[in-house]
Amino acid sequence: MSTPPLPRRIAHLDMDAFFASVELLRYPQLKGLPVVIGGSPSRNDLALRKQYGERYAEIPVEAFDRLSDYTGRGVITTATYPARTFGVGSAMGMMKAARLCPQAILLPVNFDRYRHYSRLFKSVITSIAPVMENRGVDEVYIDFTEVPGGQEDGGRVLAQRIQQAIFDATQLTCSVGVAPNKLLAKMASEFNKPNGISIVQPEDLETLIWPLSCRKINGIGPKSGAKLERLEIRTIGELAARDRFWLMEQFGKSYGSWLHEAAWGRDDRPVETHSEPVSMSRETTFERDLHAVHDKAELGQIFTWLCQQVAADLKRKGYMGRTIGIKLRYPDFRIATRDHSINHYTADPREIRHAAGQCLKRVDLTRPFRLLGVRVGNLLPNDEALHHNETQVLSHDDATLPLF
DNA sequence: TCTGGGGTCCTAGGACCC
DNA sequence: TCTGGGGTCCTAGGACCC
Repeated sequence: MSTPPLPRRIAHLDMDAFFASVELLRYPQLKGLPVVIGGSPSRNDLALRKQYGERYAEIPVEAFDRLSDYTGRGVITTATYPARTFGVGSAMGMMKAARLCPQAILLPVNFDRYRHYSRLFKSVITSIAPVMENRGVDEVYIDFTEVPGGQEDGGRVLAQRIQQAIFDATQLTCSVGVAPNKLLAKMASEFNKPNGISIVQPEDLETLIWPLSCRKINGIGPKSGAKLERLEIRTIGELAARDRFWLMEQFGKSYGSWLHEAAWGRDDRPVETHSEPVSMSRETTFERDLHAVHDKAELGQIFTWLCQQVAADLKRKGYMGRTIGIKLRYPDFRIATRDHSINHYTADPREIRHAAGQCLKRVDLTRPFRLLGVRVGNLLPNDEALHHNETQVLSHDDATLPLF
């Protein structure tokens, strides 16, 4: 005797203003104020660190940097809700944000701290609901289907339990959406921010989803959004009303039929608990545009450093790769990439630099550029990579360095 | 108002092999 | 001499996401 399968209940959990909230844990004096996170430590940050050490809560509000003090090319990664009321939001250039809210307090990013809290809240989740998919540092999908409480009140009971457990462990709040699939859960988690829960059932499609802008669908970005608008499709309901084959003509077979499925709230992607990295990269935007000839020495140092960083990342995480590539961004924001595959796996900084250097020779270096990046792709875990290297017959033209 | 850094996936043409 | 498809890998660019 088998019982009928339970209806799928998928949650999307999103930490509220994650980076900023983590900072407020140690700077409680900034609660309720407009605060933005972005950039690297300033001279003032370093001075405060020196003066106050670990006594973060004692730093007077007046001593922090203001957004109006910033002069670089950075963007905002997170803004507290008070800052958002000024129109400041993540991914906004800091110079623009400074005009909107010059008095906002500016804190540098602290990835190590965010990673620590990320691990913490995720381990709380998996101790309650084991089937969890990572979507970056501050959000996850969770399969509620088989978890006790996961079907109660559409998933609200379990969502509340998880929210409470995360708060008890971290003092951080999150927003949760529970729906029949990932696509709808992702939209649902936006409905009730911050510290909210929202439940979407299949029959809510027309009332809750169709009135929303197409841009609310995860996978419709600025380009597709603009194209849809040109076709006079603004809401998800308007998208759902269009013929699937017409959409396929406009957007291509694959993306067009996906658009149609998404508008109808259909998505059968599973919650994936494991994933292997495909590539690792390091890139940096210079303080000013640099030129290959005029700024040769500076660029050489940056280039070497990027290669060393990627190599260190690979080694730390236990991976090797066999496709090495570079990326340039020109002042007009156009991007050029070049890559080259070799016949063995490597995580060696000199070998990466050599191969990346060959790639650099194939790109336009007559114009200045603002960003340089180095990437290693086609990754394998160390043991598999080494096994491949031992069994692979070397062909003469692929090796970028003599082996001996 | 000029736009970070780290990723994934898709497309499309060409090489090359069967 | 001219003409096939299918499959896979490589490369460059682009859209999108957090």
